[in-house]
Amino acid sequence: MLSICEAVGMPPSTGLRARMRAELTGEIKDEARRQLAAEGAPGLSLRAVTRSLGMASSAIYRYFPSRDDLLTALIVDAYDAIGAAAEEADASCSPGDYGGRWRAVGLAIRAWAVAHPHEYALVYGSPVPGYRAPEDTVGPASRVTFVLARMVDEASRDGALLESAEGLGLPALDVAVLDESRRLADLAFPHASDEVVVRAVIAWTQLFGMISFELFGHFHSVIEFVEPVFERSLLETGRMVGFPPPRRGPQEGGGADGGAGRGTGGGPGGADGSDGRTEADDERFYLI
Amino acid sequence: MLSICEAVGMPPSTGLRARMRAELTGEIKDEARRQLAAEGAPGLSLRAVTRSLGMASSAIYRYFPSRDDLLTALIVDAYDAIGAAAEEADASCSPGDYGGRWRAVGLAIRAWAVAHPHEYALVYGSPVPGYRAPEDTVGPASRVTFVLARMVDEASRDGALLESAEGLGLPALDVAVLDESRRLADLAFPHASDEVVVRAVIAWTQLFGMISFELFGHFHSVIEFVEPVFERSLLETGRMVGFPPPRRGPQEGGGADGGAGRGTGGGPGGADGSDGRTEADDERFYLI
DNA sequence: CATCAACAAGAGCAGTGATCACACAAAGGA
DNA sequence: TCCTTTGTGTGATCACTGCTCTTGTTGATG
Repeated sequence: MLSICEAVGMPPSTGLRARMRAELTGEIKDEARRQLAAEGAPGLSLRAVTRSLGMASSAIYRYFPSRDDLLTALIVDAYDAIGAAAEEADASCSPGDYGGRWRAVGLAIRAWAVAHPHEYALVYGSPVPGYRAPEDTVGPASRVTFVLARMVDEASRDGALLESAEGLGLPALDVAVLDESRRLADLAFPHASDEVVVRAVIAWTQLFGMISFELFGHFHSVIEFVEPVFERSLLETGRMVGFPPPRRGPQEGGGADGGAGRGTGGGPGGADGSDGRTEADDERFYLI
Repeated sequence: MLSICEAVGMPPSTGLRARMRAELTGEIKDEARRQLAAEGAPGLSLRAVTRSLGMASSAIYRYFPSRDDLLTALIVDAYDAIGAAAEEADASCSPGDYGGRWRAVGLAIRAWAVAHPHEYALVYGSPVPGYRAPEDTVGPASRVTFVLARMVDEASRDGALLESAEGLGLPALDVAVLDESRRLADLAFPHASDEVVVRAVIAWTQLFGMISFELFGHFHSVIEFVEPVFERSLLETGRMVGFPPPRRGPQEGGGADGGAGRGTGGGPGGADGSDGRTEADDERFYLI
């Protein structure tokens, strides 16, 4: 019964038919992404997508067996885009400038999130119940994480981390925490100490926690212009991890949008330092 | 046309009819909460709720004008429950033990979130597009936030904050950051310094960022037992804010579930220190 | 008692995800 | 070249959703 190119395994890829298929698949994803940006994930309708593409409603199931599969594809793309933005920002820095790299990558991730709020929400917001994340997502998902982890590990390896606050009144790590940090060290931090691994996790969760709070509206009537506060928090968490402060240089924005595929989200208010979000964005993707 | 008790303003409240109304409203919310816990927010169906309650599908609109209104009610309840859990945990501590209070409140918030993952996601996950948060939510929403802010401010007022890491290589606050921290200080931190306000925001976002990462599956294959790491992060962020370390005492759990209404989410694995989440929970509310 | 508002019920509308049988065209071996 | 296989587009159809409208009933209040 099921075949569809050996169950979505794609045929030899060459051939007129395969080209059409790849193209249409891309068009479907593009249109879906457009609707995602306009209405959010719950408002993404397969029928609306096919309607926009001028095809029968049942035709889309030849390309995506279910709505969840379409969402999965969008999730994978979003993860990849965030990862690419982070990697590009990291690469644009002097490798030894760990503080600058942390700052640049953090700013790039936030810039991408602000430019693509619904895709960010799709990935870092509440998971869709009943939808079990397939293995396809874990690879792209770890891309950003790995950029951050590598940064910490390289700094550890080079002895560039300031062991500033260590032993400043805090007790030694609990044995249960040690278990986790050891396992994590084997996974991505071969050179970092246990304390540094734990602090990296803290900085990591703070980074995304702050972005989520901003995009999900929890700063409503708390913080008006998030960017400067966000940048300050990068400084503070960077120091907590032990990074030396960013070197002064021609940074300013640290890779900005990252340029991962789609643009910065529209001209108005783009890089004037205000916030990146337009009024219209606020109108639709708002605050809880 | 529209009346429904002066547009859901409720009548004199007494009277047999009003009692029935209040009771049915509660039953609807309970059943909705049950479905929310089982299927998540997108799976919450008004028709299914009425079906479970043995009433006509159209009857529910007498109580909640739309699906969004039902969700709003659940959101308000969730905010209140989190706020109550945090307040209770805070109250159970010695007022001068700021480190202990920070720890207890953080643990209580996480315990509530782990026990009610879907309600947490409803409130701290991606907002529902097209749904504009009504003013009803901002009051309950600020309840938890205020518990945390008050803690920081009282510690500042009492001079209990260790100015440990201040000036440790970080430049002075940017003027844009100062604007925000000043506005925030007027709002909730009358006694705290600008640096402390900013660090409180960082600790706040880290707290919820870590909980969200845990519940939304971003620790999958990264951290197995989150609780000890979470507790360590409370220690670390507490020190960043300047809290003195928690006093040793009969704490252990720091208010635990908070007891805000519904129970801890089921017996198995409740308080054995493992994690609080059952296998069944993981099966349905999972990882992205 | 009479009146009016709140209520419950059912039919119905437009929309959704998903499945099916059917017709057609490309691909590839005989 | 024919002919089979396979992927593709179509329309009908199902079960379901949120929501509205109309109809009839019942409680509260003058």
